[in-house]
Amino acid sequence: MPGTSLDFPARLREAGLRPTRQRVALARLLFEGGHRHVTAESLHIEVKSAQMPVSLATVYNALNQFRDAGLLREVVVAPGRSYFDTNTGHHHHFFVEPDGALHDFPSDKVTIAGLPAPPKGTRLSRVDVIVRVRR
Amino acid sequence: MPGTSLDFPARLREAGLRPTRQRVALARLLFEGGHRHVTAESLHIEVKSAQMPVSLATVYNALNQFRDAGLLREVVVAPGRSYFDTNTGHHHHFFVEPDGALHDFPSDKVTIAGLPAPPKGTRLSRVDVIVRVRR
DNA sequence: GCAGCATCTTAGAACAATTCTAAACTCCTT
DNA sequence: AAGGAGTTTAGAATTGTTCTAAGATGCTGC
Ligand SMILES: [Mn+2]
Ligand SMILES: [Mn+2]
Ligand SMILES: [Zn+2]
Ligand SMILES: [Zn+2]
Repeated sequence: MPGTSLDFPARLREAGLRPTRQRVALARLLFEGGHRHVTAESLHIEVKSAQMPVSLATVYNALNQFRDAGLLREVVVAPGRSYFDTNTGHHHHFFVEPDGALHDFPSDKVTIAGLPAPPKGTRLSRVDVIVRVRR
Repeated sequence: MPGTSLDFPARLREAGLRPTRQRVALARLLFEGGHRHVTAESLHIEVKSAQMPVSLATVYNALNQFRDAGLLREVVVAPGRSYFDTNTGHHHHFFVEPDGALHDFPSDKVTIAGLPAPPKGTRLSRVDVIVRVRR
């Protein structure tokens, strides 16, 4: 299982990022449990309430760098709020409208047939399915 | 064809909105041609360069009211930017990544099979499919 | 081990998108 | 026409995010 080790300094180095104290702390919070969906704000609160305080700017920097390195993926579901997803595999999302909660579901049971060809001069990059639900 | 009349004051009244000069001007720009995807900013520029200047706050108010009244739908594709869509029927979107262009495609040829049941205590609200493409 | 240097973190300012405030105005009813 | 609720507006405020530039820190080569 590549990319699943708990040696966070090593994983960061492999991603081309220096394993600083702050990045290691954030990586631990993000990757040592199951998959998660976080916002910069929620992760900042979380890391503050742990031993290691990290500035909000660093949380934003790290999330953007982790995403650029392929360790995270960004999910856009609501205006004015970015979610970062530790599950980088193929999957889709339930979005619970009032509270803003995101739930994964695997894409391998979902069949999307009949998609039209991409517009002239463009290549397919990703298909996002967001199932919006309400209470 | 209901909702397709060019009598904008009447359509606004039917939606429970007073047909003010500003709202009528915006409705004209939005609904008298084919379907459109606008941002508040783009619509504001457009209405300014026409005869009738409308403040940006009013553009935001009108877009939100039109959406709440079901005349528009809001599409979230990119962080920090809301698109408003005059096509309120069932359809999905191509999103061209670098330039931010949105293209409709009808949902009636697309089959989505195998969607899991909504999480406990929630009802399905809408399924959004965003096909991200790049040049 | 330590110097040297690039990289990184940080507080705070800046920015971009959107909403709020409250005073002036306008549509509608009478 | 007058009255009043609803609307518009400029500008301030708020929110989410990025930038700046000064100090701190991790790495490499000695
Ligand atoms: Mn970003
Ligand atoms: Mn809104
Ligand atoms: Zn996910
Ligand atoms: Zn559309």
